[in-house]
Formats: sequence, structure tokens, C-alpha cells
Amino acid sequence: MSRVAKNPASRGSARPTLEAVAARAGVGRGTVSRVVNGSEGVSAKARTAVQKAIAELGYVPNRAARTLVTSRTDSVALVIPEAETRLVAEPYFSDTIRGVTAGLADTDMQLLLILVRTAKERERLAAYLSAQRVDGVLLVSVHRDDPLPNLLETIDMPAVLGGRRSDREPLSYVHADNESGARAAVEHLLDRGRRAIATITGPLDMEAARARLDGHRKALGAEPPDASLVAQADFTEEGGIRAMRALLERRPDVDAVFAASDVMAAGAMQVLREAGRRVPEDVAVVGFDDSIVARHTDPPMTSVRQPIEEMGRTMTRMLLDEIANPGLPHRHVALATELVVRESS
Amino acid sequence: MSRVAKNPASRGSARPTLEAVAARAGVGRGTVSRVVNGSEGVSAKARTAVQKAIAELGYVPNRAARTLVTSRTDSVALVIPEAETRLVAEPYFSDTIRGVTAGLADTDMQLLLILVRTAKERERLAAYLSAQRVDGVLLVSVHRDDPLPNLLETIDMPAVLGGRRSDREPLSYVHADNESGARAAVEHLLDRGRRAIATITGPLDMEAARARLDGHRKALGAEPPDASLVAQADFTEEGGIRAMRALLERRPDVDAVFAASDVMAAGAMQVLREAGRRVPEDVAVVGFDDSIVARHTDPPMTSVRQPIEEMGRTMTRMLLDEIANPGLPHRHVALATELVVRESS
DNA sequence: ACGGTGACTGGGAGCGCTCCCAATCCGGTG
DNA sequence: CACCGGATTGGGAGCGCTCCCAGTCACCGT
Repeated sequence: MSRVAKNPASRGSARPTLEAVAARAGVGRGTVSRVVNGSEGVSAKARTAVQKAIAELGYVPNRAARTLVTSRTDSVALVIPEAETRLVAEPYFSDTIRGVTAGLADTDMQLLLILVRTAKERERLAAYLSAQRVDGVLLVSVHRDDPLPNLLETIDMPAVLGGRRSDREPLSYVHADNESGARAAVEHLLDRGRRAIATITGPLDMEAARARLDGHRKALGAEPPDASLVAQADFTEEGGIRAMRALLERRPDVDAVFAASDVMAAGAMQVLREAGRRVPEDVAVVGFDDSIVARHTDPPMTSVRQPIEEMGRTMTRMLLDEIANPGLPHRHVALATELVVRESS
Repeated sequence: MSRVAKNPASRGSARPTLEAVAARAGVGRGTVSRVVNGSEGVSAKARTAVQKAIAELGYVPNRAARTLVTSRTDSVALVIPEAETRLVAEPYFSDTIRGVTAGLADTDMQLLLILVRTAKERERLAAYLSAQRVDGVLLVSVHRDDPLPNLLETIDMPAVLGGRRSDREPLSYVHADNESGARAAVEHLLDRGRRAIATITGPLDMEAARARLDGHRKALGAEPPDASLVAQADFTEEGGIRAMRALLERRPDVDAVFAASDVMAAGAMQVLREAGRRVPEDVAVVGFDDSIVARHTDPPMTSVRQPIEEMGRTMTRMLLDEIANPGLPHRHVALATELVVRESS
């Protein structure tokens, strides 16, 4: 049989194969494979010969071939609900990606980015993941009723969540200590002598939003606070605006607001200004995220910083761990937040 | 997490193969393959039988096997220099990704996200791309001396740039019409009766920055403007601050500033406030990007909007085109910008 | 000297898919 | 009724790699 190299995409110099390296080094395929994969049981002599051949030929393993036999893909997916990329403070997005990338840096894993926008895409994603096209999944911004985590568990796919669905989340996750952060924010307002401290919440089907609300409540005392001081919103500026208007109407005496996101806090500040209330003299404002928005409002906003990039890095490390050790029990990690005080409080 | 799969090849429920589908449908592998890939020359009868079998078995093609033989990977890489994710206005990042994802939406291509941070990683990326692990590359935020585009051309890898290296860029690219945008901004300032219109530039090794500077010059008249009205910076807030200080010192009479990015404009506004100049009464300010920052400065900032998400979408479509038709000549697309007038001017 | 031992090594057997070609089928022709 | 050509079909031959096992070989103990 002639070995007619009829490569369909025959551009560029044909890449050398394992076989070519073996021939050049005067050894068998098995030995080259062992060297490439760092297995032991290869004589020093053979190893150097192979390494030399690899260098000379510029050999790079064909990932598809490897995947075909090992059924490892050497890639992980980062799944982000697209809506969140609009609502949530912008840096959340880039910081997460940066953290994940950093966590993957000296692996040779690839990062697949998947934005899910519609319910239909969600289903496609499910099929996609079931097809085992990645070794693991990072899932951020999960809502309470998100079906994806359960799916992942069902198909036995390693996964780590950024944030949790509830405080009984079984899957592995990394999250910021939202409750403590919120509590610190409200206590800071109390320290400043504020007495009527309202809060603007995020969507309560997200645990992060609930936890921040809890922090507000706990800082104010054990018993549930006056409901008139709580306005529900959705993390958007528009929502923050509406919530602040409602609060002013219900509680003209309000002298401080803790918003569960910077963007909502910015909206609140607008409303306060229009209402003729000075910030911070009449009403103090504290946000959450410490995003770029917080630094540019007028006055600059006090906010609770969460270590998003580090969350991404940690999630990634945990995922790689779970991929490498399939039996591993799920782990839960909380990272500390930090109150950044500026002039709005 | 109950059963620890110790058998390497034992995946949850063994995924059905092409062969299984063929058996079930009572046809040969070739026929199933033809149906799956939409080739013609399949009788209606065979086709429906195959489709039925696929549905019943829940068959999903194994991508690795396909890649191995076709040497297509069905994935494209989006390469982003990591430094840019910090400097450039944040939404740039997420908008681009959103656009690219949208462009890929009804393909079954996957998106690989690659952040390049160090020179070493840059080299690894070169090796990676040379290994033909993706079908095409999207490259954003290219600097004038970026070696990557040439590499891509050398290895004959389909690529589309977001922005260009110079106005003689040979590779395909999509960019915003920076010069017109800048010109519109400066003309707007002239309309407002401003006479000493300074500009704060981005790093001039980026064509976008140069083009914005050109726009400033051309709006002011054919001849090169007074150099004292031009301050070079780097797209960062810090840079904008330094530049504005320098401008105030050199030209106390300055009555307007056009900054090549919102973040720099925000820095400039800070400096102006500290210097006791009112915006816009004493000095009008216009930014570029129309990012979230522009909406939250005090006063809200006039800015030049660029359709970033659309750029991402367009780039992606062009790339898919180039992948599908290898002979295609390179194309250059400029998208219009739009001046968004707010209270800072 | 000889079997035993452990360290290495080569290469067959696929992984699941696409390509391609020979084989088959069928209606229409002469 | 034999023959022809186009439409359809089945399945062999790999793609490049890892796994695994049967050797091979130098060396040791008795």
C-alpha cells in the first residue's frame, strides 16, 4: 500500500507525527509516547534521543488523536448567563475571566467560553455538556432554580460554581462572604451615626442577594427590621432608581442606604440628588462590588469589595483538582470581602 | 458522586457511535455519515430511518474523531492581550465577547478565549496556533509592532483583527471609524464656541489612538495644530490625570478637552475640578467609548460611542467566511461611530 | 551455568469518524 | 431482452495517539 499523503487541508508543512519522531529517534512509538507524557520507565538514553528528535522536528502532539483515545479533552468551559454580563458590574466579567485564565496558566488546558442567552441555548448547552466535550465546567452567577448544576451532577461532570444556589449547596463552590460584607457595610453606617438605614436588594432568587439582605438585617439586630426599609430590585441601575424612589416615599426619614450593587447605588444617588438630598450629609450611600462605577460617582462611593479575580482562580484550581481526582468530595470556599470607604458615607 | 469510575474507558452511559446508529437504522456507516453531514445522495427512506435512529439513541458525533480525520477543529480563538482588559474601558471586553458569541450562535463552532499576559505566553500562543488547534483567530487590540498577525499570515491561518496596525493593514480587520468619531467630537466642541481645544491621546503605537489624534487635528484645520494642545497618554485614568495637569500648565487658556477614552476623560475631569475649573462652563470635556464611566461622571460625559458588540459580530462573520473560503481576499470594514452628547460639553 | 527478575521496549489493537471506491440497484434504451 | 448510466450504498482504509502485553536484555543469586 502506498502511503499517499493526501491531506485534505494540505497547507503548511505537514506536521510531524509521533511515528516520525520515533523513526528519527530510532525507537518505537510507545517510547516516544512515554517521553511525551512524562511516564517513567524510559532509559535516559532513549529519553534524550526522543527529546532531541522532538526538538528537531518541532513535534507537537495532535490533541484530537489523544482525545479520541483517552476521552479527555483538556479543556474546561466557563459558562456565563449572558444577561448577567449586562446587569452585573462590568468588571465582574473580565475579572472572572482573568482569574480563570490565571488558574489555567501553566496547565495546557484550554478555556471554552460559553455565553447562554436563551432557554433554547440552555438546552443546547445541556446536550453539549452531556456529549463530554469538556473535562469540567465553571458556572458563575447561578440562580436558585438553575437546572444546570443538577444536570452536571447527573452526568457526573466535574463542576465548580461561582456563588451558590442556597446555603445548602451540595456542589463545590467559591463565593464571597456576602453576608459579612453587607454586615460590615451596615455597621459602618451605624458607626457613622446613621439610624434609618435602608437597603436595596438584588434579585432574591440569587443567594448572593439574599445573603446581603441578611447581612443588613443582622447588623441591625436580631429581629427582622422594619420592612419599609427594604426595597427589592434587580442589580440594575434602573432598578436602583425605582427602589430609591419607593424608599423615599415610604421613609422620608431615611438617612442611609446600603445597595447590594454599585450600579444600584449609583441609581440611588441620582434619585437622592434629584430629591435634593445631599450625599453623604443627608443620606449616606454604600454600594457593593467596588466596581469602576464606585470610583467615578459623585461623591466617590463607599463600597464592599469582593475578590473576584481570586474567586476565578480558586474555582479553577478546585475544578482541576476534581478533574484529576474524580472521587474528591465537594468543597465550599468563602472568600473575605473588604469595605472600601470613600466619600459617600 | 457515588460510583468512582475506575475503568478508564467507562463513561457514564457509553455514548452511541456512528456504527451503532447505522446498525439500528439498518444501513451502513457511510449513509449515516452522509445524513449527519447533510450531504446529498441519500434516499428519503434511508434518511428518515437514520434520523429516527439518531433520535432514539441520542447520538451526538464525537468531535475528536471528526477532527482527527478532517483536521478541522470547529473552533475559533479570541485572543486578547490581558493588559488591555485592565486599561481599556471595561465594557469593551464584554461587548466584544458578546458580539463574537452572537456571531457564532447558530454555528456549532466553539469559542476559545485566550488571554495573553507575558511575552512567554505570547510564544506559547504562537506554538499553539501553529499546531492548528483552531480553525481561525480573532485578534483584538493589536499594537503596531505586534508580531502575531504576521505569524498568522505565515502559517496561513484565517484571521480577522479588531482594529488595524496601520492604515495599510493587509490582513482582514474591522474597526470603528475613529478619525470621523474624533472629528465629530471636536467639531461639536467648536460648535459650542470653544476655541482652545486640547486632546489627550492614547498610546500612539495603536492605530486607533493615532486616528483619534488625526481626527482632532483635521477638525481644527489642515495644518498641524499647536503641539501645546496635545498631551500623550495611555488610555488609563492615571495617564489622563497627568496629561490634564500638563495641559493646564502649558495652556491655562484651554477651554475644551477631547480625550481618546472615557477613562482618561474622567481623570481629566478630576483634575479640572481640583483646579477649580467648572465642567462644562470653564472647560468642556468629551470622551471616547461611551462606556459605563461616561454615564456616571459628574456631570455625565459627552462621548463617542463605538459599536463594539457589532464589531465583534462582524469580525466573527468575516472569519467564518474566510474559514469556509480559503481563497477569499482580505476585507476591511469600518463601522460608524456616534457622538452621544451629555452635560460635560 | 542457568533460571529468575526487573527494567525497558516495540508495536498491535483500537478510539469514532470521513473519504473514497467498488458494488448494487433501477428505470430507460435500442 | 441485454445493456447503460446515474443514483445509492456499504464498508475498507486510515487519521495520530494511548494502552497494553509480549518480548528482549542485562544482571543477579544459587
